[in-house]
Amino acid sequence: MGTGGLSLSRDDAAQPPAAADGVEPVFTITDLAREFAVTSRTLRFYEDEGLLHPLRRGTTRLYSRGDRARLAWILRGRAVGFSLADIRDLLDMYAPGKARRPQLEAALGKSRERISALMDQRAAIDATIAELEHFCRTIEQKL
Amino acid sequence: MGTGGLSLSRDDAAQPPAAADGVEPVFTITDLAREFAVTSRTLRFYEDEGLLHPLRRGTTRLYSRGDRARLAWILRGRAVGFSLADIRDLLDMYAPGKARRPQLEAALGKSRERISALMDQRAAIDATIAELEHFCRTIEQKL
DNA sequence: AGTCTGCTTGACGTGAACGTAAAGGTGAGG
DNA sequence: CCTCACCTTTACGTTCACGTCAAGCAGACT
Repeated sequence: MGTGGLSLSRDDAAQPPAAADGVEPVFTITDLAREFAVTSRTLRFYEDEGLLHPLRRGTTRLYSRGDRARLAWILRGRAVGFSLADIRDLLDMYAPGKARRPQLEAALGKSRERISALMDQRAAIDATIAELEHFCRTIEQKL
Repeated sequence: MGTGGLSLSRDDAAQPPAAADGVEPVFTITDLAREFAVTSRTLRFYEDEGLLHPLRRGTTRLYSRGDRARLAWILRGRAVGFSLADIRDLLDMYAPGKARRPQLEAALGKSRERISALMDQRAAIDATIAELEHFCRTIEQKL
């Protein structure tokens, strides 16, 4: 009994479950919150905003590997400055394989816009890094 | 009279003044707002927050070249995700040449932290670009 | 003199992204 | 049975970065 059941007792759920015997690992909200250094409030908020859709056992949320990967995507999107609405749109584009042609073309256009904006942003970052490094060298010389 | 005086009539002030005869060019708030595609409200807000300190003629703000360069810096900082408080701190570091040693060392530390955070951010951007490009290629194949 | 345009200072409103109680359900352990 | 730790929803509060009137002054054109 100790190893197989999806017990979700505190001892089991505290660490990301090790998936004994090929069972899909399942994460609690606090598992993911700790792993990604966000609060559980944030995860519930993302669900309200349609970014995550974990399963439920009763009222308790159960996050799959897919949810975990999705969360990683969300947080990286956030890190590059996307709004949550942006992220939801991008995730929606990724997901369904809606093979209707105009949909695909729209997705292609939006993606390319994003890419070019990100390249501009990277240029701004490079310039800022360069200036800060120059500033550092100036200080180092004064010491 | 037509060419030399710093008249600031509408016709003169509408375009960034051409600085006839080595006179420092001066910009009005709408000059800079238009040039950088922000609102005048934004410029006043940045002044309230201590990011800009334009001169005054009466109550009217007069922006110098230095103010213009400073604004460019602010907006690039904003573009890379800095908060206005972050930007103010960085500008304060740059400015005075306060050659007290502990100040310099603190500035050096903060700068290096910023640099490393920016490099992380750039890595996130590169990864996102790569994924979006892959996504684009996938779509293109379906067409 | 009157009007127009642009600049000024408050002061309140807004959207995004959560924070922070409040109030309650649920299962494991003593 | 009771407590404890963790989960839930509901709902109001907060910070940031401005937007949006409101009311008024100041110089230029008619």
